[in-house]
Amino acid sequence: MKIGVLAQATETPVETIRFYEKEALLPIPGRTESNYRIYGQEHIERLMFIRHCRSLDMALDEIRALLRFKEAPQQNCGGVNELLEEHLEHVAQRIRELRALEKQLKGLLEQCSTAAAASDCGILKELSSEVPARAFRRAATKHVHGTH
Amino acid sequence: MKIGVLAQATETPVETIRFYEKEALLPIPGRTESNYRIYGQEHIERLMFIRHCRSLDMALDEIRALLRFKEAPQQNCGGVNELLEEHLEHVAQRIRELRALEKQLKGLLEQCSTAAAASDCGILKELSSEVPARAFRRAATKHVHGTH
DNA sequence: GGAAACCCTGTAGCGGGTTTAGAGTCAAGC
DNA sequence: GCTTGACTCTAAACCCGCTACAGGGTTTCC
Repeated sequence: MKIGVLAQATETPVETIRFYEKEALLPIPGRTESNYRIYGQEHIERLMFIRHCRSLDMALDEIRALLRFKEAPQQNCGGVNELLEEHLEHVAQRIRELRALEKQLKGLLEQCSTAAAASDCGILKELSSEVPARAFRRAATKHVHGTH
Repeated sequence: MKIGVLAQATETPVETIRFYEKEALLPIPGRTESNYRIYGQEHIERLMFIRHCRSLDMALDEIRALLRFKEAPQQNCGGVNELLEEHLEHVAQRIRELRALEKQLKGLLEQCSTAAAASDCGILKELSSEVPARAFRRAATKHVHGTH
């Protein structure tokens, strides 16, 4: 099957498939005489696995690690469990951070109950004041992204 | 004051200050004869404002908008309110997404109650199965980042 | 045989910085 | 006066996980 078919079968953009190949997440496929990539069933399965992991917001490095576990079937799967637990903790951590953020933003919005002149705006005043102590601790939280 | 002093006063890396200048978030400072940047109190305040906004996970574009509001003090501050409410909704949306993720990851982890051989690992099996329908809808969520 | 749809490679861009390389400046101690 | 070390400068590359081009070649359908 050609790349477009694989793309449809896995709901993955063609460019992303080529990107995964470059990242060594997908094995190098065969080629036709005219240099088109040719895939088989095993590529579908592998790509599905990757996309499933990505849908769970795992980093490509984490997926690489899982793929290694998959390819060493004689090994104990405790590492899989561990990796997933770590990832879960990252997600949980980010949720905690965002909830704290949400609270702060709600507090800020209360400063602006009435639409006054900007020179008197409670929000702008509050934002100009000192940065709260808890700020920037996120820098210490590896591997977990922002809101945007 | 020189850039290192400003950096300490605002707990901001020196490189970040230069980056903000390039992004036109900070006004172009004066220079000494030997070409060192020289800052004043107004720079501290401006940078504090920016860092406070960043600690609330606002995008640089959002901060630029807020700075414009600040600089037009005669104007109504309704826009400030609106911007903040939008940002709050982004945060709330991301929390919802991460909570759904958390649930899925917990479900996966239950597949691996016992550390069996990787060839029998329930987690790997589950991840190899079809990608759930809700996956990748995140692509539609603008302006809200991943977990890593 | 011509147009549309597919495929190829390689490169640049996004955000919000961080890191590195290579050079200049300044103050203190000997 | 000279070295050492801390500070500063610029410019460019790197991070992640794609996405979007540009500029070609191939295949398929009518």
